Amino acid sequence: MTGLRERKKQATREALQAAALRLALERGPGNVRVEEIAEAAGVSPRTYNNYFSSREQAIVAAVAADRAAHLAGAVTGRPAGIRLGEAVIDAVVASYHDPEDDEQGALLMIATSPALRACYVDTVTTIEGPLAGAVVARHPGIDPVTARVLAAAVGAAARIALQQWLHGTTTPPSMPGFVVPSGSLPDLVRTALTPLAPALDAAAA
Amino acid sequence: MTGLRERKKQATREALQAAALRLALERGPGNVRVEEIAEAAGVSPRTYNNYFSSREQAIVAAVAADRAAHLAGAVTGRPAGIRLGEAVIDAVVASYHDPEDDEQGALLMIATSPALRACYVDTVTTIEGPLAGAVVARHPGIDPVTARVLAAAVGAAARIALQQWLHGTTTPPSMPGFVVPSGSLPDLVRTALTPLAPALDAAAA
DNA sequence: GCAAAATATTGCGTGCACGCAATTTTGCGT
DNA sequence: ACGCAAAATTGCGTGCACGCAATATTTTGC
Repeated sequence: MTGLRERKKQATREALQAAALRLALERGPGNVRVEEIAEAAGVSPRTYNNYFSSREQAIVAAVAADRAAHLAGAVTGRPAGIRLGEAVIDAVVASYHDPEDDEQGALLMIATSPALRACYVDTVTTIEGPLAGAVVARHPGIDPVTARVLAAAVGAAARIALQQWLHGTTTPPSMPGFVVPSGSLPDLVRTALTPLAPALDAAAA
Repeated sequence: MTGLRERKKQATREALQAAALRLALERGPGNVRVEEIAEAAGVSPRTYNNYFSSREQAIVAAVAADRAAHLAGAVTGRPAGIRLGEAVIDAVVASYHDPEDDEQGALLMIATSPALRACYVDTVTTIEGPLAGAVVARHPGIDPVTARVLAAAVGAAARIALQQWLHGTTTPPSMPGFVVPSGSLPDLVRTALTPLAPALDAAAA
């Protein structure tokens, strides 16, 4: 039974997320004060921090939750015959390849603003849970902690790909003279995830 | 050529780290104001934030840097014959098993305080660089981005192990009734890293 | 229905992070 | 030794995160 209490909480949470995202998109992420987000959602500024622990978190939360559900569905939706590594990698790459409606603009803004990027990297942890769940759904015999580890590794690899994409040219420490022109983000994601395929396939046995 | 300028900067940085760690250990991490750390290091509070972007960062930085160097050395120091997965996993497990002087107390404090834990997780990224360097040192033929991805995956797995250790009992979402008594941290780290061994070994070929 | 327990919201005070501009310190050429 | 340019330090103002206690609201037991 979903009481009125929980529904109201969810409603204000979504109102805050929506207001934060809208204001950030139309004014730029640096020109939005929490006071304004709270006012747009009809709550006090203090209440905002009962739901989100930073100014950026509300902006990022909506996108992250959306992507988590989408990714988990994509993993479970792959044909059962293919290998786990292929299924996971294809799902993640597809999630970065999809236009996915308006989400495109939001992702660009997040990638552009350093503060939003940092916050997004933190909240990528949220995706690990659903992803691990999808993995065990495909292979019930797998150990839950193994699934969590693999999900975390996938998230970390995606972060590296994002760094590569933003950096443009990669100059690894003590590896001078290496300049790699950054391609499209989905390609970078696939390249970054490929080294993890053996671990994913091995865990599925 | 190391000018006086850079040496002085490094000196104040280390002074801030040392002061922060000492004060946190003797008073508890919550009872230290940045004003006191700055005063102990002989700089203004504003200057503190020119070196560290949060109150906890100075406390964690010393430990993290120490561990980064130690871990990289441990990886390169393993005998050349054994597999990459074994070398990396043993090195990481050993780094968590070593008493390592006074570092023990600092690690316990970091694990206990939620704020310090979060900051530590953020700075684990620092270790990825040296670890990736050590990996390419062992296997020069490996792709630098692959090395970075593997290092990031190792860091993520270590984070999962730390979560398991702190949680005590693991109750994965939608997996009710599962209670796993948490063993020693090194054992948990080894368990968490083991699923990544195939990826490490495959990359070395 | 109603009182009481449980929970959410709000205001307030404190400490923190950081942009900006002024000031001091350092490095280098002459 | 001197002076100038580059860079580090500092003070200040603003917005933010959060503990705490008071208040308002929903749920529960009767």
